[in-house]
Amino acid sequence: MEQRDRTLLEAKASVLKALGHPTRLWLAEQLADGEKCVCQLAESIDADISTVSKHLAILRIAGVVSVEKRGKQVYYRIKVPCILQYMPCIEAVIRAQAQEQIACLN
Amino acid sequence: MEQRDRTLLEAKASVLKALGHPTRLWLAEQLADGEKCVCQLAESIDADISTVSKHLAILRIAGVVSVEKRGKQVYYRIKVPCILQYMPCIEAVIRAQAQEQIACLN
DNA sequence: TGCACACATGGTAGAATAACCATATATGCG
DNA sequence: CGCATATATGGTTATTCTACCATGTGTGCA
Repeated sequence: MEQRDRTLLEAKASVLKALGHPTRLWLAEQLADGEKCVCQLAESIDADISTVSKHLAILRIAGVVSVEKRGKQVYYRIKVPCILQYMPCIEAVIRAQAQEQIACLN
Repeated sequence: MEQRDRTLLEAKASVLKALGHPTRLWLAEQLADGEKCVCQLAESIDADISTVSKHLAILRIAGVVSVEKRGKQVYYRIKVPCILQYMPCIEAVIRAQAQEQIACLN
């Protein structure tokens, strides 16, 4: 494989990896309908604010979200909204897997 | 968050996580145009066959690929093809990120 | 039956991850 | 200025991941 392809591959994997954590996926989904500040995100989740902040940093570095500081708050938003359109397909994968496991029991 | 939602969230994250590794993403892409056996996949990559086999097992457990044994070979194929349709969007994330980083240098 | 091939699985060491706590930084208000 | 609020960052520890090697299992052929 060429270096160029390998670099692109790693970049794509890192985006998927960033979304491949329950908390980060939840954060991304929370931002689906508009920007939110860290405090809004943190209050509805049972985790330390520093943990939420670090997860958001990972999403930011991966390019999934963008940041804007306004006053005391830092607002995050989805940068490329199409990634959320991916979820129905992901759910289809889960359904297919569940059906297969049920079939194994018969 | 309800338990049901949390379970679904974790399931979705695990699918994305499975794809969030360069080797596994490459394997999935190799299967885009039809099934391949482990030997075909392993010969074009610089990794131990056991490593490839374990990555394929992770993809299988996540529900991304399905398996069929025929003779001595084991053939893998993409189970829910839509998962590969989102790569252009993932690439868009990468481009947006790259452009932003260039802009930071100005 | 025995051997070679194709995979899978167990074991292990090193790297990466993730959660928390503590602390630093920046902002607005009194 | 001094203080409270909002985030980010550094440190630490436990867990998880990943790659390799070694070995086990199943299949077809001589």
